[in-house]
Amino acid sequence: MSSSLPKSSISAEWLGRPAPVVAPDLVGCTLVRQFADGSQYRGLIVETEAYAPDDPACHAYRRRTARNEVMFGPPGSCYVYLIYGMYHCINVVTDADTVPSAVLIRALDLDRVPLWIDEKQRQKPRRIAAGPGKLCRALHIDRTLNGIHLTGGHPLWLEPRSPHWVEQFAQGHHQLVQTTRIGLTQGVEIPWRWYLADCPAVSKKG
DNA sequence: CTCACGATTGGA
DNA sequence: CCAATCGTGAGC
Repeated sequence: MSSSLPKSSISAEWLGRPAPVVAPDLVGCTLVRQFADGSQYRGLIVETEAYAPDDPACHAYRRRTARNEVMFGPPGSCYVYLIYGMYHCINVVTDADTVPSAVLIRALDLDRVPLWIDEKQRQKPRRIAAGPGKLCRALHIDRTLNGIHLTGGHPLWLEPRSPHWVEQFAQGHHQLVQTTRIGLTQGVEIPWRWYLADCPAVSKKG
């Protein structure tokens, strides 16, 4: 008889590498959201983007400010910001403490449809978390979660690739594509976006 | 202190 | 193509 141990979170040490190194490794990992009633929603990370120091597209490129403060913190911290006055974006802080860098989670493949998702969006369940703004809306992620650690002990955390996923990946069932980042005006040519080819939950192709 | 704009999205 | 919607931060 086997008892199930609690699944381990991704460690701060693993995340303490440069963002462009962590970003592709985070694809295939899982973001877990837990609510006060104990319910959980799990999303397979299928698309990421890296932002690093000396990167003109990075929010911390110019200087340390109230908004980007968390990016200067320890790896594993959660950086959430508001974009266009109506959407939130979630980042995983990476690299050594004081080195401002992070990985933007751009799309998730959810294990189930959240209760509050409207009928319109239910018609395309794989698209519910296809995009950085959409996934935060789907999992009720906002700035109240800014600064928490994603390494365990909070209502939002990261879990490593499952042995099954790793095996499938090794057998070539998943193709990880590297391209340029989306929606930027600076650093447009830097190829720091990664996504799973042929995954319906990826925000955009190309 | 002001004000143009953004790591987006959905609809015209 | 364009509007929604507001916190941020660069510049005066």
